[in-house]
Amino acid sequence: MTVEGFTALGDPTRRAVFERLAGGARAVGELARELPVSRPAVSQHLKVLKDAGLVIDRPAGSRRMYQVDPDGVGALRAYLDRFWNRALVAFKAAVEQEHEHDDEEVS
Amino acid sequence: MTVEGFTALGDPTRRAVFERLAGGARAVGELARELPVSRPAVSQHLKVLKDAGLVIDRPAGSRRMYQVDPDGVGALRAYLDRFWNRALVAFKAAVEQEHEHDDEEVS
DNA sequence: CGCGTCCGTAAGCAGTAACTTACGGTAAGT
DNA sequence: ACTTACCGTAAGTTACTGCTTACGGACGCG
Repeated sequence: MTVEGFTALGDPTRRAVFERLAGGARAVGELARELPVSRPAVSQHLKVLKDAGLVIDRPAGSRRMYQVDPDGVGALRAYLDRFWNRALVAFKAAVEQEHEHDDEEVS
Repeated sequence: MTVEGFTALGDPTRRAVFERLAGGARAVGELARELPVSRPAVSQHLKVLKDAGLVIDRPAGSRRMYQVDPDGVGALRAYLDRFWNRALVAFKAAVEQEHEHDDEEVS
């Protein structure tokens, strides 16, 4: 659920859509006009982003507004945080392991 | 450069490789044995992860060790942080905007 | 009610990305 | 030196994915 967000943000066009949503809520056609793809394409991308839990949509009259879901982004952030910490520990361990041989020059 | 990491982590198999690297340095064949794909496939995935700056490789005798690069993960983390903050601001603004109408029921 | 706008979905197509097998090259062990 | 283990790359196939055009439904306005 949470990790599928990476699959969603994997596509460049989808990231472009997502980034324009960071400023606030936008309509579908509004986004499509600023992008080099058709409106249906944007609609499909938004569906993927929605299924990944990264955006929320809400009807606004005849249009439909999309905005970033902070919770979804937070989930990805948490995922990376775990890896970042674990990687740091393993990294330091590897460095110290290497320094048991003494002769090393680091900045 | 930094954002291409999402494209790299977009593939499920590549995430599986990446996650096994979180615990520490591993060899290519070692990873391949734990995964449902061939060794060359793992090798190709590692190349993508390396180009994205997410892993570092180092020769160890006849083998080649790969490990997570904390800097690469940190870059993705920073990217998400920016969006998380911006999204939060926009989100709160949208909520307050909606509360100017008064008659709303929230938990 | 008719018309224009806004949107989602279906269908079809073309590009690409992930995987396999096959090969060559390096390092260690006997 | 021969053999074995480990790895990267090339070539080819298959499956997926991102895009477009076409269609149909919901909403608002005259």
